Amino acid sequence: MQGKSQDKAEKEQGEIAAERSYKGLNTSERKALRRTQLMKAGIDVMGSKGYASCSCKMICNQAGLTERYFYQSFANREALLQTIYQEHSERIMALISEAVMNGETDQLALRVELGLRAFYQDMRENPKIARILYIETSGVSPEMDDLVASTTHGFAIMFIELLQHYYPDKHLGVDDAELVAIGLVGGVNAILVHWLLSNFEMPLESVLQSASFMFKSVSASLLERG
Amino acid sequence: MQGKSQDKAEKEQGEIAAERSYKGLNTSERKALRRTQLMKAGIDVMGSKGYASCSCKMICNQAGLTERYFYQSFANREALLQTIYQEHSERIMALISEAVMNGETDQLALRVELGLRAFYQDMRENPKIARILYIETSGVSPEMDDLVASTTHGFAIMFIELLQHYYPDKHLGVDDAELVAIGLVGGVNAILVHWLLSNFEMPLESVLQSASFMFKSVSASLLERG
DNA sequence: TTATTTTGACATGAATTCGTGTCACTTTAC
DNA sequence: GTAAAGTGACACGAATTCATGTCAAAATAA
Repeated sequence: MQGKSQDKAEKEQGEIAAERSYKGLNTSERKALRRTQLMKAGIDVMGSKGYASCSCKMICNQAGLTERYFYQSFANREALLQTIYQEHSERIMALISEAVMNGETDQLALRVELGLRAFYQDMRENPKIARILYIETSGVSPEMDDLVASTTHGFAIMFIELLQHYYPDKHLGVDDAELVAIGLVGGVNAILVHWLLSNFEMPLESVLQSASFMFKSVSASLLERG
Repeated sequence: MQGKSQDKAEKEQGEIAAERSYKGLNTSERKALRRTQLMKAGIDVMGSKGYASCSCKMICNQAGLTERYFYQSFANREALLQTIYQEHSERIMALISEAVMNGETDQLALRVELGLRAFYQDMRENPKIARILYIETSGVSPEMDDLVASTTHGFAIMFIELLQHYYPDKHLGVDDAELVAIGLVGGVNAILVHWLLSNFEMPLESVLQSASFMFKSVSASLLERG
């Protein structure tokens, strides 16, 4: 009895965790797997029912796990939303970045179009993620609002840097180009939301044409007088 | 006893409502007054705590009324949000429309700027309304999403009609000008949200310059080849 | 096999929200 | 003054959610 509770205490202090495999996976692998399952289930549920009207329980059921494991991986429902938001925002940014970089063209406009195409294509393939990122995330909490704002800002910066990379000598024809870029990113998102809520009724090419049109016009004006 | 319950039954069937004044107001005036108080309180509470984390009770307390009266005027919390959204969207649209109409200039760009100025000024004066319209309303419910989408669409149409009014002969240089306009409106909103979340740190003129820059660039391109 | 860890199903309790209902009090009409 | 209508404070139950806890069964190491 003495020895038993001593063992327990040691384990709780946890210098050396009792790495024991279960169904072929060790502790950290299992934990990571469950986390992945929860993320996937979170996207499924939040992306269809909506964040506001889903509970941890629903997500756990979808994941085939219990609430105990939910709170082992995430502090609460909002933490899961944040994680999903961050992970996929970064993924999308990388996606766009890659598409822009790999474009074999000198024209800025064509590169922008490649980036936008990559974006809209991915969003059509992953409508639940699109909904979470661009509809469900607004008005959740001040922290979430800040995260969304800084992410939007990140995309805006990306565009500005692209401009400056291609036209390093031009100085942009407006006081606050960053604010204009934030507007552009907001415009791209608004078009996406419209497309999404109409169940992707219009062809990708129409959406793409409109969004790149906006970008091209503004870019041209930005560089005009530089 | 018999007579009493018969009277009651008559009143419940309610052919002739017992219009009795109270504190100098008749039934419908009182009801309207309470509705107004609830709207005001709704804007106060939803615009500061946020829609997601406020209850009917909070709104009633703020209004100095009881829940009984809340449900007399609104089916539920969301109905109040919808009413506020609709009323102020219409007010803002009228505001912009008037500013554009009253502009004493031939230049489209200047008229657009007048409209945007009226918009951003009003939003700075009413930050709680701004927050409700452009942050809190997203992801509440499918109905609300549709309302937001159709309102955004309405603003886009307004812009297109303005263009066509000033340049009736030009045909716009893009297949789906409406979609571009939706993007522009989204851009204006995104700039507002950025401004709002930074507590209106930047001067109005900066915000205005960026937003009108976007409009001017795109309008010019739209009309270019027409 | 046996002891222990890990798991899943379920219980729990505090908290909150919704929408309705009760009841004493105030204001009005007569 | 009196009876009726209107009001506000509060209670109420049903429902839900969150986050944690319990416990027997399954899987594993020895």
